[in-house]
Amino acid sequence: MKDETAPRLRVQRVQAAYVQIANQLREQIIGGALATGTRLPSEAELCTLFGVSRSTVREALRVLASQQLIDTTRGVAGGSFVAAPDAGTVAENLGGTLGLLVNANNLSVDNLIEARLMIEPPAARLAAERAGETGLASLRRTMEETAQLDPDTGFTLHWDFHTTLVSITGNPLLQLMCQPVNAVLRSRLHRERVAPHRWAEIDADHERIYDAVSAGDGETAERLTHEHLTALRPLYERMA
Amino acid sequence: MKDETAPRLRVQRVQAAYVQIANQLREQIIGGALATGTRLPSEAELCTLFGVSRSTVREALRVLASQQLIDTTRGVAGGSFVAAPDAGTVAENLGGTLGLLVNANNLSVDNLIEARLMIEPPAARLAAERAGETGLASLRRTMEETAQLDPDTGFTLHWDFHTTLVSITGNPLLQLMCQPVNAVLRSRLHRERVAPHRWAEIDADHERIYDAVSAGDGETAERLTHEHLTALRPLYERMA
DNA sequence: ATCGTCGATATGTCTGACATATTAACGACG
DNA sequence: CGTCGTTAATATGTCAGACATATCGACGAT
Repeated sequence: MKDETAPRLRVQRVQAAYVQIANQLREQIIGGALATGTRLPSEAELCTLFGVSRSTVREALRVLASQQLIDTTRGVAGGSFVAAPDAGTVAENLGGTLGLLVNANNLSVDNLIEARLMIEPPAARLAAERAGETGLASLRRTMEETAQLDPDTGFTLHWDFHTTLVSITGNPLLQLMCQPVNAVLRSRLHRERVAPHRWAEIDADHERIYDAVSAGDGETAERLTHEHLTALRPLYERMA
Repeated sequence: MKDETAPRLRVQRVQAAYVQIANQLREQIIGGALATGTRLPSEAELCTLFGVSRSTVREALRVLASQQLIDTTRGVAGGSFVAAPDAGTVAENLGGTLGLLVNANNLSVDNLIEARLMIEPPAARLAAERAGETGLASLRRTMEETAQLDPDTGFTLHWDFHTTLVSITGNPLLQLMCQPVNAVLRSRLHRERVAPHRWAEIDADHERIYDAVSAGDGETAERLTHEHLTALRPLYERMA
């Protein structure tokens, strides 16, 4: 019997006050009206500004804080400050959310792999074209560390190669996209099921990619990365 | 002079109660202990469960709600329900965050354009290979609507073409990546500065891309999309 | 059987108070 | 004169209780 009530028009339902306040403040922040680091008015001031109680203001602030838009500290010099988000924390958050999407079956591991296969190879090409001394050094370091450590500890370090490779592009957005995807995939890979000799192959692949990058050969770096990821694909696919 | 205060050790600072509560509940939700759709205890019950006041519980709930982990409704049948996060809302949030990163100069418009240029063309190829009747229809619709409306209203619709194109790939993750990037770019494009004849060119480009997609010609779709985005590039680059 | 009303229950908001963290200013002491 | 505790001011964090309001099931009148 919702046919009577639901379908007609969308009534202009009044939103909760804290939602409206959060939206207004967010608009100011995102729109650039408030530079990063700027201090918002104190909770008491916001109360009088918006004409609401402190509870309402605080709930609005919690919303913004959990979206990384503000940082709140206590004390006399405290308050809510427009956050200076860095790509790293954003990437972490995004990773958690992606994991949730996968859990809810709104996103499949295949989707992740496909996107990875689409982005990382071109990123490797860019990295090869732009790699400087320091970038190459840190990339080499990830391989050396991986080689030294035992497979168990070195496990998570294998991903550092990919993360570092993408960071060499100098484009934080690419990092922002690759890192969460890799984080989810890493958590979805049961390492016990990976035969030991696989790790040697992976290391060899990394080595060849590194060579291409350090030689500035973008074409080869892209191709090798694509092959590498394709070879890795079967390690994930059996999962739901 | 932070050398004195900062570097020593990370003290085990007691977190605010609402943060702890939010974390515990989040763990339950993400860990799968609470299936999507499940109803959390009422605020009053959570108060007694955690031994805190309602304000504290509510602030924790606001945190979770703004992370799309729960949906809250009023009334006798209301409460907080574990949400089924969808890629769309995640993309919206991400768009806001990206805008902030750009404001903070941790991300440049060039970075956005580069990533877009890297992802959308291959996505167009995928779309061409996978497009079905309904997908093609909705893609055609975005073009028709754009043509009918005056430039002002049609302004935002131009982006719908790209959004729809990516959605045809059937990979929500690609949508999740492209949509926020396009949202930020859209807000950073001053339409007054775009000469009117540009819109005609853009429409023509879209038309050709559509033809390639509907013909299932992924190769051409990818190339045309790349050219299209490259042609668009100058419209953004003059901005800080 | 249908429609309107009422009541139960949940979230939304307000008020006012106290707790606590943080820092700046001050003053005592070496 | 500089250094180190102490204090006071101010901001957020938490609590308690109350009332407002949305929502829906159930009851009752028509």
